[in-house]
Amino acid sequence: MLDLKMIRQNPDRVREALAKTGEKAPLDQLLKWDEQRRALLVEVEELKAKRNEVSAQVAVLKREGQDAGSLIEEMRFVSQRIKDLDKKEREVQAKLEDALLRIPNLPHESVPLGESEEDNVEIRRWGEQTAFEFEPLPHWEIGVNLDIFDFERAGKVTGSRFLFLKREGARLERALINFMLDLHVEEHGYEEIFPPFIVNAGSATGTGQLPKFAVDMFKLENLDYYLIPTAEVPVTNLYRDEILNAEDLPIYHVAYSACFRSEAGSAGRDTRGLVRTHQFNKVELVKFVFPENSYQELEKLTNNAETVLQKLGLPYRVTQMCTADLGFTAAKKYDPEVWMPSYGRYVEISSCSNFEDFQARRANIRFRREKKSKPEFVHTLNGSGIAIGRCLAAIVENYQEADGSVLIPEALRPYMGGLERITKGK
RNA sequence: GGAGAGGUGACAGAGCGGCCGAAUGUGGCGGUCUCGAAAACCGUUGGGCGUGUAAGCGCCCCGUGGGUUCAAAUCCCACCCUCUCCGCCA
Repeated sequence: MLDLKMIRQNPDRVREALAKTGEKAPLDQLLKWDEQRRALLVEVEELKAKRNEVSAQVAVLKREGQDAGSLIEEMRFVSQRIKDLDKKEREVQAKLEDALLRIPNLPHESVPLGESEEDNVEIRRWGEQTAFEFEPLPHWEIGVNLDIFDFERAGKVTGSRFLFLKREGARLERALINFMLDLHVEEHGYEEIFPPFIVNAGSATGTGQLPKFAVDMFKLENLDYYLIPTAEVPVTNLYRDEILNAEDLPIYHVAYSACFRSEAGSAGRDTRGLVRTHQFNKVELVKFVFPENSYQELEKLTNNAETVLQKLGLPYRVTQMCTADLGFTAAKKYDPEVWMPSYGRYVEISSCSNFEDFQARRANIRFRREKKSKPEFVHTLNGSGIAIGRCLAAIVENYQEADGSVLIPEALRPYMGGLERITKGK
């Protein structure tokens, strides 16, 4: 959420910045409501001041046993007027609030201008695109051949875009989760969190899923609860409506969670394999930092995600999102993309964003610099560190051998009981 | 799911429908004392919104949302959450 006062004072600057994102927002309407609301406030508050004053007089008169009938009579009228104005103010306030919650974040000045994802900028590459001396197979074929993925039965048991992992596949998934958690905790200084996988509407609003993107989430029937699309939601909302101490900052959290996405609107895309599923696992990095450090923290966060890929020996590149591809909440975003042989291109496997105070304002997460200073909003960041499902797919594809077996990256072997290779079982 | 108790400021804990944004204690901050510290003593100590160049002024906030009343932390209604007991249960 943007700062309403800031919008009020720099409407043109906001308009200009929003134009770069390609998003259109009803700024004029919003400013009109804002003005309306403030006019109502001035009027109603004056009346309330009057009421408070007279009520005090009534109290004095009654205490002294005198008659206050005429004052009470007069106030009866004023009170009704206050009630009407209050109601009107609440209505305008609600519209204002809703409009404000639907305006996207503004891009940071360092974000390249662009009109679509075509204009994203490659920042760096690591590793060589894997070369094969045989015809490589896509992961869904390798996995089915090895009997470590089962899509068909998942279709029966649940539906499309779900899968069973079996045997070494299941264990590899688990190994990846543990490997990543250990790495970020032990080497990157994150504190581990195991969050709820279901959140309420307040939390979903805090991180920006609601009100605009409700259809992307699974909602529990008859409840104001949602399956989380990412651990970002519960972990960021950990400190909702809190004022943190300066000495507690920066806070780094790492959390494993399952993620659930309706994938509304992506019918027909990535229908095979485990690139796009309704449920996947992810290890997520979340930071709460001083505003003045957030861009430096974003670089570190991105590097932390990249380290995972490096340790797994997976070729990747990092792209920076242009103004048109930042999404709703980010001010700046890098996407590490892994080399996926079956796609013949790099595929997004992480997404590292600085939200500045956009989420903090929604979720009301603040901090105090000094014991006596005014609370300020923290800056929040997060990034996948990294998506497990896509990572498993990338490993299977990049580490496949001519005989159909899959080599296990060395970093994972301790988590696989020393196993070096997945071969077809009995 | 059934029965009961309760939600007040950083924490503990008072609070008759009017003088309560809220006693008191602890903690925090500032100071006196001290070579320094502790103790003691004195002072101070929430958030939001609006208005104003500013100092300031005003409004709102006692789980949340409504209602009654000239006036509500105090009365009424609904919801949420916590705790205890019973039942069920990984």
